[in-house]
Amino acid sequence: MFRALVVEDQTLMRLALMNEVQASFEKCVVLGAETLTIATAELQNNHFDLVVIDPGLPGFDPTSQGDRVAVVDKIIEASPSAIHIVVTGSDNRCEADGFRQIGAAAYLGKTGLAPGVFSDVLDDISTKGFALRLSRVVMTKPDYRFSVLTPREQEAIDMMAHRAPGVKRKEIFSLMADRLAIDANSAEKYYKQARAKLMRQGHPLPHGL
Amino acid sequence: MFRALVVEDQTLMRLALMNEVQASFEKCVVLGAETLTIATAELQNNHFDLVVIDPGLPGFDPTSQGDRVAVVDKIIEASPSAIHIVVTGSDNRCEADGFRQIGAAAYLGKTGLAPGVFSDVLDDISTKGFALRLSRVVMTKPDYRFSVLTPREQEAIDMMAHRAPGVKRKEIFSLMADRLAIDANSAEKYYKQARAKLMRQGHPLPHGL
DNA sequence: AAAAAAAGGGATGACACCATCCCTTTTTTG
DNA sequence: CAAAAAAGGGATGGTGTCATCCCTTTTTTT
Repeated sequence: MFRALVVEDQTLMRLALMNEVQASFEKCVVLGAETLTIATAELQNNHFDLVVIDPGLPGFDPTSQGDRVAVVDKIIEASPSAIHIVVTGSDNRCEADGFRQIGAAAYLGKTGLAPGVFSDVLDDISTKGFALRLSRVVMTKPDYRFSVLTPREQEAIDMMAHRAPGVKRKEIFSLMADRLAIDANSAEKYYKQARAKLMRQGHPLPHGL
Repeated sequence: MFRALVVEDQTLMRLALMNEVQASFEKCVVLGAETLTIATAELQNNHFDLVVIDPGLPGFDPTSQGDRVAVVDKIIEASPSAIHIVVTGSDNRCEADGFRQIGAAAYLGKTGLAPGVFSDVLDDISTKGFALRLSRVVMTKPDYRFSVLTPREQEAIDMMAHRAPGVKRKEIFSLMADRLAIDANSAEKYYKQARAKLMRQGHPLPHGL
């Protein structure tokens, strides 16, 4: 059984990261720790295959480079056989190099760290040995979330709203079909159903229909 | 239709906050903006009932108090009729007072901001006019997440694992029943089913069974 | 010893979502 | 104009979770 540990003080972010880990492994157990104290206690008693670390933990100065390195270093030494991924809001290439030298397998900025990226990072680690994803702004339009839509329908609207100009809807349906491992016709159906729901309720549709 | 906007650059956090907003309102539309540029564009063209803001946005100095206030102030002025909630990782009481003076209805620290807290905050706002939740460490044990469990089963394990010493299981079942608006017998069933699943797969159970 | 709590399971219907295949009409594009 | 794309809908079976009610046996309290 694959075992992972996520060390992050911000609850919503910790849960989101735990979700990402779960989405990347068929069957697994993921533990979440809010503090370094809890994390080290777990690392002493159990084995882990993967540890995700945000160095900005309570009790440490987030602006002190020494504190940040100390946190990561302590965790790496307590779980030498695990893969270690550093996730931070205030990322920079210099710090990435530092963490790489002490044994981290990946360094990720929180901005732009979207659902699904985590799996790609794990692929990069197993092929190239190290993964680097610095924060970068990617959105040009807002994301829409409608409570009346099912996840599939929401996904369909999402992808269509982010369609590049000139791209045909058919192409989006194919892309969606690939990503969700379903038929393109089904993808088209979800989009149409979602659109119909929104129209029926008089919603101002996101630009691009 | 209730309309909300979440302004936060960290994607996973933005999605989590959008989820929280959705969970607090039966039917609603929630928009997510990664940058102040996107946010202001939306605020100009549409009406919003609720705006959630993280002042630490790309293009601004997160350590500069002036920048942080400028971001929030610009958004509040662009949507004077909306409720404004400030969410930040680096929270302190002083900044909370400052944001309150310029019109924010709530100030929340990200640490300790767990699923469900958002609803409580909204209640506080409508009754007391202002809500303050500074970051604080609350966990003493790690959270466990098992991919084999359904959400209900996971919830049951979660609550039972965090049972205070001396508290009877029956009491936890009642509490769970209240929180999920189900029968206590059903809550008990979920727990037993979850426990059985984990045992069957030879999982080391979280302390407290 | 009696009573309560806990452990362990079986069976059930309701319901939402997933995924598919089918159909017609209108609009846009080549 | 002809062909492709898009819009709009109806019907279908499968599946997983939710929520409930029922049962027995073992352990712990009182």
